[in-house]
Amino acid sequence: MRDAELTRQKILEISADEIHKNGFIATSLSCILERCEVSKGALYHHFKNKMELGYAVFEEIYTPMFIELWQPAVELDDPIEGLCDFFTTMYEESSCDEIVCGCPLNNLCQEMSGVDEGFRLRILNMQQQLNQLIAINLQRVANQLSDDIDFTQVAYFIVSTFHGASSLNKCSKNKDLFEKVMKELCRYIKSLRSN
Amino acid sequence: MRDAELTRQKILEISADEIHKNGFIATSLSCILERCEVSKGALYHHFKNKMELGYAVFEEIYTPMFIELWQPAVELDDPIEGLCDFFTTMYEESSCDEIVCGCPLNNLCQEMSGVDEGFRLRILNMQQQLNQLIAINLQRVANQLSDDIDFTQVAYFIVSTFHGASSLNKCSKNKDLFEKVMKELCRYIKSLRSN
DNA sequence: TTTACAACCTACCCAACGGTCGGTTAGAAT
DNA sequence: ATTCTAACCGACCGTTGGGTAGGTTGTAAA
Repeated sequence: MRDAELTRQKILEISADEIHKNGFIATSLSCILERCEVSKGALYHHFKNKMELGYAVFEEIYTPMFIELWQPAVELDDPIEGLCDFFTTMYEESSCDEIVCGCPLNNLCQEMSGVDEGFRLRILNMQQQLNQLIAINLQRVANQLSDDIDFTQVAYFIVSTFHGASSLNKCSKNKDLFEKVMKELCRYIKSLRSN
Repeated sequence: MRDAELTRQKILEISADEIHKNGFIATSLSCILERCEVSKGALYHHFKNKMELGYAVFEEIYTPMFIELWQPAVELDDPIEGLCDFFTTMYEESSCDEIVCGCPLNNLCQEMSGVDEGFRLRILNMQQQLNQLIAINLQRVANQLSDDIDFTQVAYFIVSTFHGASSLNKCSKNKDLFEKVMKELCRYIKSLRSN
């Protein structure tokens, strides 16, 4: 057989890229087809429709990408330093174009939550996973932190700020404002320490 | 004459509402026309095209709405308290539907910044106005705050968090997570005080 | 009363979209 | 060698979008 799995994977990866750049709705199948050098028939052989393609991209590309991105930062011995380094690296080493595209999770959350329930639930699930990841690892070092910390609350706060910053960056189109917010976020995170 | 200004205003207001609910691109003119009980000819008499209608909505509806929303909170004698009350009121008194629609500025920032330069610049301008509004009023009470505060940085941080929270709220579809983030935001804002 | 023009209406246009369907082809199984 | 089916092709469809053009109507001014 012609390698079906490879075709499927190619479609997924290019779709992920296009969706990241243009959003889900604005991404046209014909554009994906062109980049993949694959016919519409092939695409519809592998995916029931555009929505199912979107779900597959979310589950098979974005979700693991996300875990891989955040987990190492937060599972270090010192998650406080880990997160700060993570955010600092983000604005220091990411290209402007990358940052301008924003965080795929935040993008889809913004675009699709109100439109499609399937997307909404998948996104919510990812948000909660991410939140747990952060909350649990902060709790792990609770003895170093102030007493009155609500870990879940703090975790949502951190992610919200990060997403807000990535949104802000879209209209500023340069890293300066993003950097400012990330710096203040680090200041905040470090202030969680008790001393 | 049939009241042209009234027609124009009606189109603007209903468009603002639709754009708030569906985003700019997903908002169809035919839907606006139906709700306005106005013909396509009338709309195109008042606005050159969809984009110009969008700009007009942003400038004539969203911008003043925004200023009116934030200014009172921040121009109180105590802007720290003002902001906290503002955020608290937001999750206590807004209906769930309202919150789910998100902040129009953040929505458009997310959706249109990468697509249309005209929108991007208008949004950026509004972001900067909002930032100045907050930064200046924090600076006004600088003597009550810690010494090492970068007011612009803090202002962007606050707005980013707020926008991130309103985004988070879209996929959660209930106020709980939004409330968490707002509470932590208040905690943060109050921590800017020197003692 | 006539004129003139802003205000408005309606039928139409074209492009792009997601999706379908009948057909073809590669290649594993028998 | 034959058969069978997953994999793939591409022309076509209906719908909807923004936008246009040519005609009609209301009303203030002359």
